[in-house]
Amino acid sequence: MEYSISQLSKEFAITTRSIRHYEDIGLLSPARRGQTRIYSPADRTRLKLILRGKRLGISLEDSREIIDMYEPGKNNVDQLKKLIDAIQQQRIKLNQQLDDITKLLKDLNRAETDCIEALKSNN
Amino acid sequence: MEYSISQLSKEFAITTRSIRHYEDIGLLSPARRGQTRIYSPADRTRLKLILRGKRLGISLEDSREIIDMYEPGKNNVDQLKKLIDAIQQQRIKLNQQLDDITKLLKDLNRAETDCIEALKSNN
DNA sequence: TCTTTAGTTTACGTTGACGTAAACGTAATC
DNA sequence: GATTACGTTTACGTCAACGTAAACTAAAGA
Repeated sequence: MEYSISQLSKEFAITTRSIRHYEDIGLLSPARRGQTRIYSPADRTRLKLILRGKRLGISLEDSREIIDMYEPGKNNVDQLKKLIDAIQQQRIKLNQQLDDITKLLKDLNRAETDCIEALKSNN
Repeated sequence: MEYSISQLSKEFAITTRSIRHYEDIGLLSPARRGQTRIYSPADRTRLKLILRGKRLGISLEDSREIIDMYEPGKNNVDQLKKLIDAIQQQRIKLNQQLDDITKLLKDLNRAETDCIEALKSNN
């Protein structure tokens, strides 16, 4: 299975410019048929991870780090320890986000019931 | 109770420039004593909400919308209905983020155990 | 053969969210 | 009375993440 750049852009509702940009900064490196980019399922997965990161407000630079975590491959001990540390940092940030989200959801619920109340009294 | 700009900048570990920037774009409007800005507890709360939004990757512009949701005040029916719709949109986005986070946390757990395994076999 | 329809590179432009420097006011402290 | 600490405005600079032409190629269909 392989994908063209426009296929991916449609699937994820982003521009081809964005996809090429991710390649420019080294987040993707698709194969080529002549000049044309050919994306593998692995490339597509990387793109999905990038976009998931974006939804969480993670910068492309940080996304690269995180994605690279998934392929430790042939690292030495120091590298691995740094990785574990980076993972811990991410976990802290994500837990903070979880907390923020639950609070925001509560606020939204309150705001909504307030709205509904206001609507009722307007009738 | 009131706060100076530097007090708030220290409490939230941001620059005074940022706080003034939030004012520039109309997210804050503190009182003044002469030229000097005086922040009320309500102002401080708004700032907290802005920063919470930032941690969730919400733009300052969108934050303004969300924060304004909390003070429906004297809205008419159309406004309220628009508000409820906006709240629903936000809820959808937040639930998406929740999903993203749980997935990312799982990935991180996997990556970490992989690291630990790699460390073990290196001994 | 001519024209769409994707694809490409190069490169300047834009937007959001501040950084940073200059130039200044005011109040306390040494 | 000079320095230090904290505040102010104005304004240009910066960085990430693309947007937006322009100018071109290559394949596919009318």
